[in-house]
Amino acid sequence: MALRLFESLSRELRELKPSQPDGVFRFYNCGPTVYAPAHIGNFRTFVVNDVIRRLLELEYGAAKVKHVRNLTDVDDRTIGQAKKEGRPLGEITKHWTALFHEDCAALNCLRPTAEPTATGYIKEQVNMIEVLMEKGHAYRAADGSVYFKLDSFPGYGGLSRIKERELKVTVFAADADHKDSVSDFALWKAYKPEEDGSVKWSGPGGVGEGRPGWHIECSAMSKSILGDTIDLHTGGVDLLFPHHENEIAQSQCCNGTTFAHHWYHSEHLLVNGTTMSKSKGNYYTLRDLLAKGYSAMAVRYALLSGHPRKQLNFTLDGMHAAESALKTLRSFRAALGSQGGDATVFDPVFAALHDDLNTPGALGALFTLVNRGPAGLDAAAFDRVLFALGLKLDVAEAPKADIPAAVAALAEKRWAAKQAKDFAAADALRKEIAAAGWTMLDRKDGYSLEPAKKP
RNA sequence: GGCGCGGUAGCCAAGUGGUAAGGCCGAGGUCUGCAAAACCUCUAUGCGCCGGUUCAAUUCCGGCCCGCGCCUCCA
Repeated sequence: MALRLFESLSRELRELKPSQPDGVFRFYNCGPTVYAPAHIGNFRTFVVNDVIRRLLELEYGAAKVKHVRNLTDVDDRTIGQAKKEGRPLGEITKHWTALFHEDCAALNCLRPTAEPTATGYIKEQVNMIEVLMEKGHAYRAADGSVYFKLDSFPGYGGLSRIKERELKVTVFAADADHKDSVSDFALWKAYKPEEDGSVKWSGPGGVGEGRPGWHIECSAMSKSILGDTIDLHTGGVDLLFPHHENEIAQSQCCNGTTFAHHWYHSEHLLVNGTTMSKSKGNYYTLRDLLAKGYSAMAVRYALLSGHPRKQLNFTLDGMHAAESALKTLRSFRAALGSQGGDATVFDPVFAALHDDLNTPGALGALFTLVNRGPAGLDAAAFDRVLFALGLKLDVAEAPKADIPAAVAALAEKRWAAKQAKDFAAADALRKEIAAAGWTMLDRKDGYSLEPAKKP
């Protein structure tokens, strides 16, 4: 079943398939900048990309999918954060990288097959800049920075249709500094001691010390690991311009060939009807939601509950809905056991996923099956669906917080009262436990305590 | 100003030229000392508004209203 995905350059649905004879699918996904916690808006993109990865693996086999997701560990923001905290850059980026990995694992995202860092590929970036300079696509400015010469690439703007736009020139006219043209973007930023501290590398030939500009890293890492031409390049819509536009310019001018056959962009996650972003400070992190008693799997589910190419407004109601839906899937999966059966009934679920990654449609199709009951359904096929969506049902629903001794004591008393059939006392104790923020769940042979959901 | 996306039940959200998937919430029921869980049943004559095309439009076309994003920090 072919996987069709919207393609941002041609603006049409196109089939995803390896373009090279080795049958390897080359997939580059722009990763996070590690200077602060990634918020769930960031994770929407990574979760969506994880589903793409999973579908590709099901289609071509895990060994045939090369999935690269970079870490931006040197740029204005990472350097700024290091300076603000008075700590070495590497310490900051290491810290946030570790937390990013934790969150990815909690959200059940497969590890990329390679996860290069910008600082690990300085030489490759410098090499590309040198080639661009030799070919006349880049120039050294008076201050020692190197800029890409936009005029030299006639194809510029194809992705973002920048040429069709009337630019608000006033915004960046002041930023012209040393550039030939205001639209030229930096490939190499000259070292500025007061801003960069100890962060510097030796630059391209004939250029002084400094650090790479933001855009060149992805071009260089993609080229080094996947080659000059890749099959799929993805990221959030906000990267479409200028980041991806610039990547195309750099890579194609340097390599003289098509950079990516397929571009795909996932839409923003909104909160209260507006974009979730670090600069606005209006974001949730995974940690925030775990602290409220929600499970990471429910976060993943919530992120998949809207079409990836449509803005999705994130709400706690949505989290609640996700948690409940997962509960249904969990108990359904348990009812399935290891029975064999009809696997083809799940075709509509995959059909939805293969049709431009329609995750809400797939979830709808899944529940349509669930509502018919487990009779005759193939458990392994059900698990394949869950694998594709990356939903793990066997994980603990919520982190088991430590139960305060006082609450535990109340629970013991209530259980005793119940055994003694003193139901009035038992009910009163249930209320006390609830007031303490806990919910007591009775079973035939005992009970358990769970933290009550916080609003 | 330019470019783009969207407006479907209380909330979220698919979808189709032929009469509205699914999730949540809610209601009723089975079960249960209570609560929870589990399971069953019900819940949009309607798809922003106004026109047009059509045998038939939520689905196509035009206009309008509203919301959001992007236009060099951004997943």
